[in-house]
Amino acid sequence: MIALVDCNSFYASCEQVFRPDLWGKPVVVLSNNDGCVIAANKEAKALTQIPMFEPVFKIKQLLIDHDVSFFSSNYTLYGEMSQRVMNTLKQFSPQVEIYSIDESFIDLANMRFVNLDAHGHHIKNTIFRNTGLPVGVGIAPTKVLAKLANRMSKKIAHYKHVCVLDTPEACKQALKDAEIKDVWGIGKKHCQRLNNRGIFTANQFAYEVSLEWVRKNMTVVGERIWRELRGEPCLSLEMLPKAKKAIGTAKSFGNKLTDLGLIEEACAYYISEVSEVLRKQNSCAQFIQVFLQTNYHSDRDAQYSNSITVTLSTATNDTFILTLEATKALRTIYKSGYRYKKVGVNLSGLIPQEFVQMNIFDSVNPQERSALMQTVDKLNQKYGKSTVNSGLVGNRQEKWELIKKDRSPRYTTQWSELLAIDSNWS
DNA sequence: TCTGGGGTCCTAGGACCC
DNA sequence: TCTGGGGTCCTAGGACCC
Repeated sequence: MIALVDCNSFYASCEQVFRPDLWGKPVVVLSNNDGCVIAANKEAKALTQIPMFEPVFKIKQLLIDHDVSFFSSNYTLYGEMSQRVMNTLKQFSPQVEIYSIDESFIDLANMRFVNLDAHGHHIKNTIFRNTGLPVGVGIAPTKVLAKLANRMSKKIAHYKHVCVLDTPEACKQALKDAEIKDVWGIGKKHCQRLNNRGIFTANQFAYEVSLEWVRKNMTVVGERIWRELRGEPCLSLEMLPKAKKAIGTAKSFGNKLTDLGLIEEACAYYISEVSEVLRKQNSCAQFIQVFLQTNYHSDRDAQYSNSITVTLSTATNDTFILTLEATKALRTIYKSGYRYKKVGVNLSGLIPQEFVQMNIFDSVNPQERSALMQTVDKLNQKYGKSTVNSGLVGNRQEKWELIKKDRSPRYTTQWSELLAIDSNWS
């Protein structure tokens, strides 16, 4: 059996943990740039029927009318809270797959004589005691069924956030009750295609659609879902996080930009961020992609977007080399006269640092540069992000940085911020 | 005026090799 | 007139996830 443990409205719950005054009240968390709603707790969902990903400007009044508290996203806080949850989970099984920031699969094999329902409640209660975060637990023979069980644990009140599907009958009933769109791995497109064929429930999908059709129309990915719904495990637990194959970042500017200089500074900053991640996994990148775009939602602005990929003569994770290359690339695609909304960088062709093929024409000493980067990383870790950075990043961040007007303090990592808000602690 | 960001996996088709 | 067979690698595009 496999358990899926998933935090309820994770980002909103993280905000509430440190704000007892908001317990039981509606809370939503906004995306980067405060653009749209990305998390809402159950009180907020119930009160306002806020659809997720709704642009904030469309529902601002609704939020105010219902006295909904809203927060800019605070990923430093959510990342730290996530670690606390995952550490607690590791007490329950050595086999934990951290699937995302707020959910994990855990292996419950060899627990034949344990009451799984009681065990699920024990997990749920321990996490709440240790972190203050509410979770749902779904237990079933396959990952796809565990996902379904988890969903039911939250939706159907009498489960009290723990749902176990441990008999063929229980699985069958769950499939009959589940809409096809609620199955993990079935997105909008496949859902529409299945609906068109008269398939509306998970049970119909698993028992009325032929494997041939699934294979032909939904590839092997669909086949795995189909089999897993029938109780045949196809997806194993991935305990070791895989090295990333690409690392990128792209964020909207706080305000639209026309000036190449400012865009270059934002681009240089993003490069410093992604190359730090690259060094953390001891990889080097062979390719850099840079892209630039205007606001495609606007029908007033002239539209332009472009991207370019450059191949490096030697794979590297050196911030300074990557920044120079990215800047050069950016200059080739930039065209004046447009109001740009976003610049992005993507490092790919990632290879382990020790496999890098040196280039006979390279002028930098790789050992010296690697030592330099290690020092930069250490300084930034000790004294805060971007304490030391390339001069190309400049010092005009407020001109392009994204907007996070309503970010909560970094309660768990920044003591100074915590002290500053002691008024919340009555 | 204001609309997120970071990923993965799979397939088909083209280019190329011997 | 008749024009093979077995591969690999790369890319773009589609679909999905949180």
